[in-house]
Amino acid sequence: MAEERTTRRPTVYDVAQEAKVSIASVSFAFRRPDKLSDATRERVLDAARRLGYAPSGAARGLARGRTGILGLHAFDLLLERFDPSAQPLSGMQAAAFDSGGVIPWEQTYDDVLSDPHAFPLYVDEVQRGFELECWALGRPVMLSSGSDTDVSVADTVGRVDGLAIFPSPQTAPTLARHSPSIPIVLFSMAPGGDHHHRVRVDNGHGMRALVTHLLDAHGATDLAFVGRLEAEDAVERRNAMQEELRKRGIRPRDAVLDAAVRGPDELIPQLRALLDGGRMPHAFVCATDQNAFALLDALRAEGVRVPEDVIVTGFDGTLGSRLTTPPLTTIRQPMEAMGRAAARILAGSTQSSPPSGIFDVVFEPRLVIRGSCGC
Amino acid sequence: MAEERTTRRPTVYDVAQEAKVSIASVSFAFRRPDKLSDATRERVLDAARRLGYAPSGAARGLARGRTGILGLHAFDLLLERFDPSAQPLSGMQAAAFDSGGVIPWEQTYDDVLSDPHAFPLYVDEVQRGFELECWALGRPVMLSSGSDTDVSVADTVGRVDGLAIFPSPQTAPTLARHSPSIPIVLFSMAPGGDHHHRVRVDNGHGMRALVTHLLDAHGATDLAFVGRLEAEDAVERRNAMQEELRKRGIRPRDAVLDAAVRGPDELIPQLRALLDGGRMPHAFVCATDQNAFALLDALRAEGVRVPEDVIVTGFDGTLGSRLTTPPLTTIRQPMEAMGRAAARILAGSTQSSPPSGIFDVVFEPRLVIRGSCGC
DNA sequence: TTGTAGGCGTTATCAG
DNA sequence: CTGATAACGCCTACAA
Repeated sequence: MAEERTTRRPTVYDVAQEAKVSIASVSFAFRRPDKLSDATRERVLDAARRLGYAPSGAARGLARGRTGILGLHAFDLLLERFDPSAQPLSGMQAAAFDSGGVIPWEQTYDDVLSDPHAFPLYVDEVQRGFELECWALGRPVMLSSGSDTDVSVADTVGRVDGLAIFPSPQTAPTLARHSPSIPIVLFSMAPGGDHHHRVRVDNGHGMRALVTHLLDAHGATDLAFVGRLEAEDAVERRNAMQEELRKRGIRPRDAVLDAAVRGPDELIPQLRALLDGGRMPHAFVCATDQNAFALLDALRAEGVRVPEDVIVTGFDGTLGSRLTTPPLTTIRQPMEAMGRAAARILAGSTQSSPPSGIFDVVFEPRLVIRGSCGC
Repeated sequence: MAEERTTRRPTVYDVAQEAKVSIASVSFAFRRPDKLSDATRERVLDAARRLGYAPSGAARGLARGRTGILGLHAFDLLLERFDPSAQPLSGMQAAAFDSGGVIPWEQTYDDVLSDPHAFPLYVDEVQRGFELECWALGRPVMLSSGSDTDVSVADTVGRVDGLAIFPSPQTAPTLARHSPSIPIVLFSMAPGGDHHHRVRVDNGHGMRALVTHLLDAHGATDLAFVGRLEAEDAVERRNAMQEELRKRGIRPRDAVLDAAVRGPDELIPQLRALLDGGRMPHAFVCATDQNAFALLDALRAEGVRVPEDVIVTGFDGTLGSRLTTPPLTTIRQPMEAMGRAAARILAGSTQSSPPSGIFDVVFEPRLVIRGSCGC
């Protein structure tokens, strides 16, 4: 075993010594190849290869004043969609993990976790767009998560040249402090008084198209909104729905079915109340596809048929919305394009940073008609 | 407009001045809260908040000797699955991107890009497991990509404490140089003479289960393998297939249908040759789900019915394999668990770094029987 | 409990 | 074209 776990990484000094040049030449060999004679450059690169030298990103970042990395931050909030009890590896590590044996299928909990209604979701598709664009731009991406406390956010801010965020409602003020030092993009936030960039969809546009379809094609006038009105998006969508109904001379319901993202449990009692009171609407208009998934489960549990007894619609157009029975009529956001747009904005404002104003990129969503509305 | 794009980020010095303490106290306020009086700590934290201070990850990384980040690297190879001509934003930026208008749906090319056969793929599900585990561990993730040239890899190595990789065949030697300085995990690579960690599945196990099913339940003895034998995985799977057939006294075909990941085009001529020669097998056993997707398309184009005329099977068990018509009989890898395992290994070897030997974690895959085999 | 000073590995600015 | 040398921002003994 000629192995020696050096642990210590080789540095420019090691390479310089090995190649018998100064450390400046080593640096040049990588960053300014043209400012070096072919001979020395080759000698340096060769020495570097021999030693397994990898330039320290930290040191470079320090010296240059920027890391070159673009960040995407998700708040714990968004992670709640995962069942915390499903920790596939917590029990596993004790087992064959160390011993070199084969880990049996049962210990992977794979059956439990593979669920198209849990992945890929809205955020996943946006994230993918962000990654693809960063790859195209040749920039590494840093994914981080944490609470929206100052320290957690600051920690992320300190590592990247620009940051895209799925914001929680309380987030904006915390972020505002960092806005002068690095560019920040907020996904799906209505315009505000801050100086952040924004990438979002025209919720009103999408909702109007949906309501119009429900009214004109299905004669559905009594629409019930399903969602949690904490998120700005949900509020915008609901308001647009009400507004369009009023414009058609219809007085909208005030009540909203409150639904978090977790499952059908919280919806069932609310559903029963409607059923018992003979107050079932013509259609349930959900704030998100996930809300619709939960609602479909709840309706099935209560023996209500979709779309025969009631219409259900979603919002987002995630992959999962194609896989429900019946497939979901929904409003699709161009998620990948949104992620790409965010990456573009950040990469642009960072490069030589022409402040060039604040971006507010608004995409047009699209009504996708499937079976759940009766079409 | 009281705005001032300082551009310069506040540092410990700024905070120290603002709070009227030394820079050490500022550092302590964040890293060693206990070594400071409550009063000063509050004062410092307050000043930091006021200034929008974010500790520089680069500086900290330099001082500490490690960045705290775990990396996941994908080679360009893997990106080829995306159609390079589909650059949704390349044309878009000129348009409403800057002007503040709404970007029309057509310009997002969303219809073209939303394809469950392109996302999420095998790598995407593994990546997700990696991310989830890193989040659970409170560690940021760095995603990078690039060719397998020394410089590209070194660049990534220099930014992380540990690196997980989907390796291309030529990769191992390049990586070997860095193995002494940081822990490296290879996905889906057969054991080799290097010192990398490995996370993989038991390909033989899976393939034996599949061949057994095809023989016993469907009497299919003439199996044709479909895939590209460049990837180690594909070779292992094919060998296992041949071996199992021989064990049953059946002489396997030598010929392999060569298939890259792109589409049905390259398969159609090979298919025609079989059809014309009357050499159609009982079943096509594909090296990956993606190969199977392409093959299904090719068969459809040629008017061959599945499973009536011929059986088709996949390997991986991606989400897309549920969505084909007919749904694909395939062998599922516990992808999320594999990603999590890699993260665990890296986080573990980095912390206080007990070298503790090299991990070779092997998962058991599972035969998933669906319609494409005639069941 | 708080302040001082040296070092982490690069980059960049100068001389030579 | 090459070689010293001073930042870069933070961490951490060590001193006060």
